[in-house]
Amino acid sequence: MPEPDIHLVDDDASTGDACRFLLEGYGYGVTYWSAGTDFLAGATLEAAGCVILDLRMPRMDGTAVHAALRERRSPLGVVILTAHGDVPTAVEQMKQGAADFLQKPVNGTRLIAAVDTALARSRSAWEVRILAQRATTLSERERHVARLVRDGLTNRAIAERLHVAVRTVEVHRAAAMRKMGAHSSAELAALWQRVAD
Amino acid sequence: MPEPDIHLVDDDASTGDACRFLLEGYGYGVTYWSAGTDFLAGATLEAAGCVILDLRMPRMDGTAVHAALRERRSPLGVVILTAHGDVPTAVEQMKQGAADFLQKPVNGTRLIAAVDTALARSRSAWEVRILAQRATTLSERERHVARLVRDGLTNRAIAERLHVAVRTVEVHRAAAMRKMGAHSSAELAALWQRVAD
DNA sequence: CCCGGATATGTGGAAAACCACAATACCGGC
DNA sequence: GCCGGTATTGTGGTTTTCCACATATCCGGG
Repeated sequence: MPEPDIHLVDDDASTGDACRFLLEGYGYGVTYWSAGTDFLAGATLEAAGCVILDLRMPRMDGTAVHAALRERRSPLGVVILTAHGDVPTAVEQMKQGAADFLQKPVNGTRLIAAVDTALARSRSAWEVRILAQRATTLSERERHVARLVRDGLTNRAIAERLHVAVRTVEVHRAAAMRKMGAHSSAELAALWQRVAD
Repeated sequence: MPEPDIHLVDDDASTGDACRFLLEGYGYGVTYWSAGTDFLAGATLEAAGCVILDLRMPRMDGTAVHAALRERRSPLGVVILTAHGDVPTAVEQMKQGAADFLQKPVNGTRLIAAVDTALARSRSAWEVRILAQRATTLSERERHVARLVRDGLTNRAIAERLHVAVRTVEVHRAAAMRKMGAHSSAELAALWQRVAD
């Protein structure tokens, strides 16, 4: 993986350096961005990883960057840093999926724990994102069959429900498996469960 | 379902009444408890539903009640109310799974939205809890086979990996299906994916 | 000792999954 | 018109799933 594990977005370079020093001491690779716009324009948002966002930044604040990541369905895990946080903002960011919301001065142990949580979540989100993308390649019919396979119905039962021949169900099922990268119905069921229609 | 949808735990009866009035206006059944200890001792914690907890209470505060619910793996969704909240507490409660953390005086629309979110999550958590309980009835061997089924391996491949006969794998798989309430391998795979080893 | 649960295995057979090869029809894009 | 995708269906055959019936061993609890 050529991308670094951690992105650090903070207009204050001294805070940025302190955090980078701490994280690099733990073996993480860190890329520093002084503005959210630069980060969004320059980073690979489709990769798994973690981004530490400072809440208050001049041109684009941390909540706006976080919102942009969500809009683009980026799997990057988010940790918010702030010198002056208020409860509604903290709660909202957590509800939007931030792994943590830390106040400055930052406690090193907490920051590392938050980053680890964000990275773990990001790995899982990355996998689910891949699966979700594959799911978009399925036709409506194939999706319906995949759903019923997930629910444990036999081809015959599915055929009766959809008023088609068993062979037709087999064809749709095979196509769904191929597109999702599954090698058996059981695997398709598990993958579909993961995507969660 | 004999249990009410919503539990309201607040030592201040006037706030309690206001919230109850609002919620009952939306058709929710509400049970009021003036203390966390009463709620924990008297409510059915294994049911799906929502509990609105006031943060500051004399004998047992809202965070302690929430912690008790988590320790007992209750599927009840949690909404925290507080007159004086601080950022670290808010963030911690959200990390512990609270659906929302609202400051008093409570905005009715927000409260209803929070309750709806908590209820939806609770339903799903209830289902997963049932599955997790069933999973505890599986032997180690059965669990291992279920995991490999979830990964899409054939009985033959599993047998080779475990150095046993195919027939043995079938027996374990059948037992796992029976205990999990699945009627096919595909269904077992999906259910196991949901429990997530 | 008996019983239940866990683990292991064999035999024989039905049901289900999986699919190559083949065909038809419709739609949209080049 | 040709091509690719979607939807539908048939034939014939192999592989896999599922399981009744049966057997054996070990362990713990009543």
